[in-house]
Amino acid sequence: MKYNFNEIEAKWQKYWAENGTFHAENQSDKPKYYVLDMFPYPSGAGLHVGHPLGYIASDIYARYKRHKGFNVLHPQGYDSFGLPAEQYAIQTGQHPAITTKTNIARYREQLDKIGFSFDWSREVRTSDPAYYKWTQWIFIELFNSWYNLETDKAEHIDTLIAKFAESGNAEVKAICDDDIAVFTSVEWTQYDSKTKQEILLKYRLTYLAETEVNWCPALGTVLANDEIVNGVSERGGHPVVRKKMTQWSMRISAYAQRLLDGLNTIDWPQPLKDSQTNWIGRSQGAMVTFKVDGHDEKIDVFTTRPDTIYGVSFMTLAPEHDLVAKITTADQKEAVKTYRDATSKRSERERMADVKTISGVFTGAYALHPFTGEKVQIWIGDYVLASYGTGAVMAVPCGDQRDYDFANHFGLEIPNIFQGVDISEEAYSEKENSVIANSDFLNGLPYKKAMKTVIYEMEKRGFGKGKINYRLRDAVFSRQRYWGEPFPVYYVNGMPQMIDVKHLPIALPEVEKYLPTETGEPPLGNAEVWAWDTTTNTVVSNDLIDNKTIFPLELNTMPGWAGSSWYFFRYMEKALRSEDFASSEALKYWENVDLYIGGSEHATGHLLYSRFWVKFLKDRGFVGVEEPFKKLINQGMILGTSAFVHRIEITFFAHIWQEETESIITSIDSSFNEPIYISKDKLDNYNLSKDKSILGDNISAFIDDEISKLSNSEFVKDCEFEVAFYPIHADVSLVNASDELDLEGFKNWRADFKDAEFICEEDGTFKVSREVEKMSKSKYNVVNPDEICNEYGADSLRLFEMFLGPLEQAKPWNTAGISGVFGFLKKLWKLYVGEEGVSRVTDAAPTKDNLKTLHKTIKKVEEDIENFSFNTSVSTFMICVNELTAQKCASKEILAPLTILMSPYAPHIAEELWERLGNTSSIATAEFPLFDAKHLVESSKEYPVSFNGKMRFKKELSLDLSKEEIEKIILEDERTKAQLEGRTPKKVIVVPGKIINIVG
RNA sequence: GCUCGAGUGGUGGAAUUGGUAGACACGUUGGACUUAAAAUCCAAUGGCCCUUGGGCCGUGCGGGUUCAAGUCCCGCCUCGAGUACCA
Repeated sequence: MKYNFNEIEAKWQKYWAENGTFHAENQSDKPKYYVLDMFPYPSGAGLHVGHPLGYIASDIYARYKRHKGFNVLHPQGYDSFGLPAEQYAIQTGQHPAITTKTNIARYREQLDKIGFSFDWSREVRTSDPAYYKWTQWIFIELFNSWYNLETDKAEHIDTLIAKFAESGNAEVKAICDDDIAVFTSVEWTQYDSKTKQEILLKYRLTYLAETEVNWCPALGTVLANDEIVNGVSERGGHPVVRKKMTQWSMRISAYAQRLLDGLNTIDWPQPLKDSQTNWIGRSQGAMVTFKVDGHDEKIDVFTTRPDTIYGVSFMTLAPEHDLVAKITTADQKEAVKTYRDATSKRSERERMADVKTISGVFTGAYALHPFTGEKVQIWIGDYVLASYGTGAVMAVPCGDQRDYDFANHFGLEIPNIFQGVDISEEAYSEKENSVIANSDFLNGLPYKKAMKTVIYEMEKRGFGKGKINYRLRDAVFSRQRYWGEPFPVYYVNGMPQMIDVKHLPIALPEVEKYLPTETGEPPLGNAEVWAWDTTTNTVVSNDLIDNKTIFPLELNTMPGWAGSSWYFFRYMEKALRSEDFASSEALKYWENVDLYIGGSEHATGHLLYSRFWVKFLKDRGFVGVEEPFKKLINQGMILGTSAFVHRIEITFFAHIWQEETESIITSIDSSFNEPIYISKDKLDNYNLSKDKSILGDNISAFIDDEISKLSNSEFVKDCEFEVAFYPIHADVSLVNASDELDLEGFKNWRADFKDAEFICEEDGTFKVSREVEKMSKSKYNVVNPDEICNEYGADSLRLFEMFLGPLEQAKPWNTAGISGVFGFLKKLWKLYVGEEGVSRVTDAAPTKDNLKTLHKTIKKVEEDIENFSFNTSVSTFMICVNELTAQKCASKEILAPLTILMSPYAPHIAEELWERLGNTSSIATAEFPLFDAKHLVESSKEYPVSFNGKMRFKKELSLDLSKEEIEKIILEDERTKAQLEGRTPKKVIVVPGKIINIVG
């Protein structure tokens, strides 16, 4: 009987769904294990073969853990708010909720076909109001929290208010805005409500502030730093400019140190930890205050090298720095204004692209050196970033290359404060080996001592102190989009008010258009029913706004990372979801994710924000864990193999007689009446020989024709042509395994190919060239898993994706090898089921060889799964089945455990064979076979015998022999004598059980 | 520029603490079965030399340590990923 995968797979998928085989229980005697995939955004393109790679790996692990006696939670859901659905809505008017629902249905269908052991009863969708109710709730809790540095955690805002009422804010140690005036308890109680709210906003963990944001005009929204790649938007590649807007921000900077420290407690790939470390960017140094000569103003600078303070010869402010306008002298005003205007027009991208050009302007003002009292010039320059530190630097040209270049460019002084170092060519930025000179009390001190001394001295004299600075900025949390979580916020007198938790969720309103309003408000500005009635606690029509009891609601929505920062907790609860984001019992039982699998592209986005929110939730007592994901694995990207057709363009050049002897060359575009495409091998041939006859009769006749037409002119001396080739993406579904293009399909694909001229190979085929690229709709190289499932089955797909190579490695998709794993499954089937469909399996006692093969396999597969080396266990299975087939094994004692071993990888066939072995319940929780080393014990070993390290022959010897006995036997062997050709060996190395090496 | 990671047959990739390089597949070639195809099965398959036997070379390059190096050390080259005026 044939291995009928279609029937088997449908049967077991139905069985699992009907029996709830993979539903996890929140109470169990078994130990818990939580396996999670990064949930997908349900895009319109459907699932491609890259998605399942990680899902298959985590599914294998989840199934394995069930066999090992764990209570496994393995859920799945959708990150269903996002830009593409909204862009589609803008183009078509289709409500994003509808698009999203359709896409999710398609994803689900595709996922079900692959046979994942997901517990779908716990599914989440971030765009579901029942879900985002709790996202809104977390937002409110963040608003109601501040970060207390004394307890080093977030606390309810009430504890802060109590402190204010008792003793004002002078003694409060908090992470907050840095422009807060000191007030007493008496002043606090006398403030009006609005002032109090304004002050509290500066302490809240989410706050409204005027911030300079990354505005993307093309997308009509603000982007977070991690959503910008090389100065353009990650999605769509649109330019990004800086703009001041009032935005919600998240005070993630409060957690910078804990986010850094936590990295030591989790098992994540080093590169991922490194990029978070980098992103947080901790640097230790000092904050130093410089007075401005003739002003009351002061300039604060952050420096990592306070020890070089005597090397300061000027200061540089960012062009945007607030002080610039105040301190610029009259005669420099014009120059400064011009420079500031010019920089503000330059986009961030331009400023980044052009790091070589040194530019800046003197403000005319001077700062006073805090130690020497000397006057130093204050400059502005765009190498100083407004967004880092204080937006100002003390320039030490001898110790910093940028300051050095700047000083050189503008002819500023470069005093040397390093002992025995030549700075005539470049700055000396080495820290560890530096010794300070020309620096008064710091003279002769090495780096570390100088640092300590100078900070001590600054603190004593009151113009500086030791400080740790982080690159990590507070995260902008507002988006000017429709398709995201609405904020549970309304405005009274311009001050934000939280809607009471019991009225959540605040559902997204309906809008006519998904674009910003004519007045530039976000899309929610189009909503007609979007006001909050504080008497009925409902959303009501905007017409009713009276700012007495009915107020306007917030128009921004939350960013994509809001919903994904806590979803892993939501899966823990399925019964009591409406009452809590997850019950405390569920949270206590499941704790956090034991194994998380997903792409490394989320390193500084999702994976950082999730850690932030979890720490916050822990501080406030809502969850019990400090980190969301204990172990994390990045699966490598599956790349697409794009196909290219090459379009030809022919250009003619005429050498023209001009003024008797002089000739110039003019190019003349002359195009063939239809576009021309050339097959790949033809193109290669042409590039080699430059022979136009390769282009075919039509084209070469056209070229000859054109040349003769041009040459007929009396001005033309002679004529040449040049052929250029432009690659164009062709849909990979139109190309077969031999790189041949389906010409008819291609012509019908797009109108401009319809009547094109195609230069084919001699055999009439048209070949494309191939290149490995990221899999993307726009590159027409997306491959869906459905086709493979239909043709070979889900088990083959699962095995094949694992067989491609190590999980973490990026690899191009190439189906060439799929017949190998398919053949293997057929062979496995044949081991159990005979021609007529009758079981081959018997109760015969297994042979020694049978047992050896089985236990070797158990050992290897178990090790492989524990090491996430899934590709090697597929090979192990192949070897096992090859051996058992050769041994003609039919023993149930061997074949039953083998189905369990196979079950994590190829669950459908395993279930089917398991049933055929007479079992009546699912294989899912069958106990994993126990490895017994006794079956692998050998009495002899085929020793490789090497001469000077080169293996020459093998000899079977008993393992009981001693080193000396082995040496004796081997030296007497005929082949040894032949190798030695009469020489006496200098040395004989015998490693029992391993190798014999003869030197000489 | 800096920080990681990786270079092994025609291809994807194996190789435990240094111990038989190329497992397992794909592809290719030859053969069996078949009217034929598919499916299946068998054999060969790193390169070069050679009559069998066998010999020489071989894990990006150049050195080194060792009885023995894909694996360890030093110096390069190439590719990939991340990051970048961070004071």
